Amino acid sequence: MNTHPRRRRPEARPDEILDAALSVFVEQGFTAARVEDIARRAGLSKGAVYLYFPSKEAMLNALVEQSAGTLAKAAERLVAVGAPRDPEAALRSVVFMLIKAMSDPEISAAPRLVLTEAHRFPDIATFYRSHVLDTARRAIDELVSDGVATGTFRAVDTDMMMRCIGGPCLGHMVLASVFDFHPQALSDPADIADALCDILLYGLKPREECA
Amino acid sequence: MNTHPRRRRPEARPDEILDAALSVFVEQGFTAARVEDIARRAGLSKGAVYLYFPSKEAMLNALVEQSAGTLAKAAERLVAVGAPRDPEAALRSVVFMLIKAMSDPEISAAPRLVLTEAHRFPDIATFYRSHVLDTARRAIDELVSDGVATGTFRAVDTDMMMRCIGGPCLGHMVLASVFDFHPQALSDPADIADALCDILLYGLKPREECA
DNA sequence: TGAAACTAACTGACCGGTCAGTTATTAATT
DNA sequence: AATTAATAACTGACCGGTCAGTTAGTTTCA
Repeated sequence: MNTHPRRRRPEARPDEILDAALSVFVEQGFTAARVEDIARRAGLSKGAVYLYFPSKEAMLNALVEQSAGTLAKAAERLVAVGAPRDPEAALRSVVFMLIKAMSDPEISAAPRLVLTEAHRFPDIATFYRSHVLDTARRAIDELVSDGVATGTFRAVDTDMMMRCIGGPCLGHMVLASVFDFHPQALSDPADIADALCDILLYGLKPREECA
Repeated sequence: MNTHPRRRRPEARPDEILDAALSVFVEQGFTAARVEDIARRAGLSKGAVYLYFPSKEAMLNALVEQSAGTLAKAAERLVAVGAPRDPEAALRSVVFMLIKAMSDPEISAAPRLVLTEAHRFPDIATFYRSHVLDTARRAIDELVSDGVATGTFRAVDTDMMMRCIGGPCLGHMVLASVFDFHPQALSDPADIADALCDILLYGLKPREECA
């Protein structure tokens, strides 16, 4: 996939291979994915990928380690920056960021891969739990406690919050990428995020009796 | 796996094989699952399972068709029975039912399998969309409109509701069965469902300014 | 020229699916 | 009731294709 296919670029190879591996893994699943296909998509022969990775599984691990945590860390940063002053805005920015990420097949590819394969690879599950889930949990913890401190939120359980924020985003990803379900009205991530935060913040109950 | 192993029970075989297939598929993933393992777990030889199913993929399809829709139909029934009188109670019963189901590895096995494999088998995705998602969507549609009619809920978008109710349940399932994440405090499905409904109904905002 | 990068041909294990043959059960016959 | 015939259920060895990983040889470039 280069203008000069025979040109040597060993420094760039590992990432090129991982890019190709991610897309093939996501399309076929790890077991059904063929190393030959990964190689061809990266513009190499099969043998060449074994110059950079000792095994197919090593690619999977490298892939997960490389991509894991970027979303959670982004959320953590958004919270750290915004929550102390304006927890509601911080919540909205986090949800928007997540929904946007889950709407983008390229960005959600790695999380999707983890979702489908982690169960069979305990190392990946453990890695994800300590690098992603823990980070997310900390971010939510801070978000909630800042919100409670400023009187923006009432006190709610952190693990419950994780399910309430992460769940709908996960659901959105699954609906979109597994079932190809894209409701006509809500195609703009910003609208989805807004509607989601609206329910999250104000609940389903009517608020007419309030000011 | 019977007291009298050599006893003929052909009527029961297909279900026995499907039970075994489900557990092996969930453990290994469809591609990595070996028909030999399914057969042994069902107490047969590999050849025998081909007397009942023409292929490995046929087992997967039968499995999905057999199990799909039971949860969604249960939710639909709960709504139909409860929502016209007491939409809030109906919501709570649906959420409780779902959380309980997702907490039970045996019940959530089939949905988990669909979650991980549907992407590679378009027929399964289509089947699930028309038999499960549509049913769920109808149920939520009725729940919301009943709630709005009785003044229990404010008007919210159906697809958004689907993500708000289904998302956290899906998230709960993923946390539990993919990442083996079981927070100490919230181990009782009833508590989780209650806390979830609490946020769903009343939102994160404090309600002190109200009666 | 020599080393690094790469290719293509190859190997061997694995597994879905088949099938000739075996065993359990039932039916027919005496 | 005992013997035989017929059939349904099942087994396990086998075949053919696939694919992760290897290697011998080729190309690229300093």
